[in-house]
Amino acid sequence: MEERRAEEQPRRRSDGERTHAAILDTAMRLASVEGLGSLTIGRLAKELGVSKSGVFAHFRSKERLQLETLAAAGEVFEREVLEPGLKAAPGLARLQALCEAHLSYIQRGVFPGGCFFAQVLAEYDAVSGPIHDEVADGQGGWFGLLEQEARTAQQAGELAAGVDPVQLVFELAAPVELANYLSVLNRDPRFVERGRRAVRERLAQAATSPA
Amino acid sequence: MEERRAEEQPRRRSDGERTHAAILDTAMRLASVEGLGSLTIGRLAKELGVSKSGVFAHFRSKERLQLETLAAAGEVFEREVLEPGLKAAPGLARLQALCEAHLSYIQRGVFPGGCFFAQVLAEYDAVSGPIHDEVADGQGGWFGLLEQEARTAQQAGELAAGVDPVQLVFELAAPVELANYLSVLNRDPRFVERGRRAVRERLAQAATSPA
DNA sequence: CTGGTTCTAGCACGACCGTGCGAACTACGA
DNA sequence: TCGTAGTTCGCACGGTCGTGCTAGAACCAG
Repeated sequence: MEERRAEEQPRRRSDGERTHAAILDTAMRLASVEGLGSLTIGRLAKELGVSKSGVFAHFRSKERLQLETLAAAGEVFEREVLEPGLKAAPGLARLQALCEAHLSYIQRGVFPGGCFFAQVLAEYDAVSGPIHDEVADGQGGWFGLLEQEARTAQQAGELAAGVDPVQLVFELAAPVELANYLSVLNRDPRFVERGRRAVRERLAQAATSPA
Repeated sequence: MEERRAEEQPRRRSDGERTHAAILDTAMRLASVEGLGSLTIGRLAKELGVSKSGVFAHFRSKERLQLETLAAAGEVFEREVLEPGLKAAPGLARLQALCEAHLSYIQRGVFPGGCFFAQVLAEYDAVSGPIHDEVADGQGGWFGLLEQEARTAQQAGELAAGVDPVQLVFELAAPVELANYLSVLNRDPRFVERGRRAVRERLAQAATSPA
């Protein structure tokens, strides 16, 4: 069972690995719309045109399927939000770029049900268990990253000294979150634009030398 | 079957009506935690110590149970948020009071899973059907009310002329929404306080003569 | 006491759930 | 060529789901 592969190269993927990835891909799409709790092995099997056992064998329990789906969505978030956002220079520019990357990822419809984590967060915020904990960790990490950039910006004199970085991040994340929910609910991307405007103005207000 | 009651007075409730209300009460609590889709007739029956048929007979379909639960939660929202908020004078005071009533209702834990509508909104934002439509209506009505107060405030000169009422409401509702999700996720009421602070500062900034 | 309405329980149904097991098929190293 | 490991399938299980039907209990009007 332990990893006995010496070579981590782009190595040819076996059939099993390709199927595994395909299952997770479908699972992410489904869960972003209907929730991680509504994920069903039979449903996934039908969607993929394979047998229920064929799906089940890859995870050996429903909970593992859910956890792996969550992890796979985390990788998408890293690729679609973190990676582009982190290209900006540390400090204010990066803080803004991360918010914009988040908004763009919502607007592009990377997941058909909007931000995967917003969906799962709302679903599991009041339900304790490993999924709740994983989501809380991810959320904490994301906010922590933003806060760190805010502090960097403040130390660089890009943000006014009186600004509380934690509160600022809260106030930046709030319109992004709401933009996600409302744009999906009303199938109207203009809500993303409202979120973008709110972020821009909040940052301008917190910045020194408000242009 | 048609309503043949002449007297709509506080009339003594029959056993059936009391049971009906008790079911909806439990359903609201359950759904605020686990979601409206996870509501289960058998689960409700167990929770209430009655038979499955005893629950089912009151609604005759699961969808009606869900819709009635949603309506019952709407009444709670009216009683716990709208009613106290509307006591304030129209305009800026009422806008602020409505936000504060919303925050207070979250903080008091009126529903064990946080704001019922935040939960159901996230659950059904991407799923079309009558529940989605009902939730979208309710959300639109709530924002509409806030926007109306914002316009009243602006006409009364309480808000700066340059403020866009729709955008302002978006920026007020966002921290409230995020406060709900994060306070439940982290079981930490300090997030409600962050939301309160965000609302207060945003209103102060939009108001004329910023004290 | 009687008869009707209202409410709840019991039971059965088909469907789908998560999970386990063994058989078939595939691919590849010896 | 054979054997072994990896992958998928068919099938079965106990359980819960939503939904009907029927019988009885509780209540109330006459």
